[in-house]
Amino acid sequence: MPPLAAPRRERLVAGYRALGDPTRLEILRLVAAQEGPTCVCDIVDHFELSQPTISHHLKVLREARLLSQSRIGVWSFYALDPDAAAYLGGLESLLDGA
Amino acid sequence: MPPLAAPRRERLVAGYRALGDPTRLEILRLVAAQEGPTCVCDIVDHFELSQPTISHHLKVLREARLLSQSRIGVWSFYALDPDAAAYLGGLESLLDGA
DNA sequence: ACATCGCATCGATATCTGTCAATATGGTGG
DNA sequence: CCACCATATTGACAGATATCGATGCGATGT
Repeated sequence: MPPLAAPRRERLVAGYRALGDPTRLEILRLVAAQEGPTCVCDIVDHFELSQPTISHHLKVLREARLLSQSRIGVWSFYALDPDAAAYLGGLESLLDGA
Repeated sequence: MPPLAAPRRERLVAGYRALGDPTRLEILRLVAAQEGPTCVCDIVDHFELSQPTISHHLKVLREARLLSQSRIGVWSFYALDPDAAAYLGGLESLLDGA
């Protein structure tokens, strides 16, 4: 059983680490539940946390490649990265040695 | 879109947080690759880390219910919790609103 | 009984993380 | 241009985490 290659291991660890926070898990569910990209202002409104804190969590999710960002004018929008769920969701196969 | 119920959210967060560490991810893969339960001594041998550090990581994985523990005499064995992979692996359905 | 072995726990420490207030950045409207 | 608005970044700080050495504690062998 060879150890995981470094790039794959790092992406997995970053992804799971990003999911391992209740606020970020809810942000992800909120974004995933929308039809299209979600405005940051709407995300901020859904939590009791300050705007900088939400911005920090969005950065973590972005850098873990769970969310992608786009901008229109002053507004910033986030959407679920389409590969992310499949990449992290395949836990069974990962543990079965792939 | 109602927020996740607290018990489920906490279990998910604990599980993903436990996976979000390179050492623990490799421990999990190592244990999952064995036919039966894995002795702690074998796990310790696979890493450059001290025995207390491995013991700490095993405790985290145990408390996240990713690993289960059993004992035979002096030895302690760990095995993959059968539900764990399915519970955490269903990311797509979680984000699709279940 | 005693020494030893396997593992868990404790105590200490350096680093990381979540949070907020303050500030910066950059687009918009008067 | 200037005030304003939506986000992002910075700085600070309390609390969590990873790590190790030392210690504790059953079980085993002599």
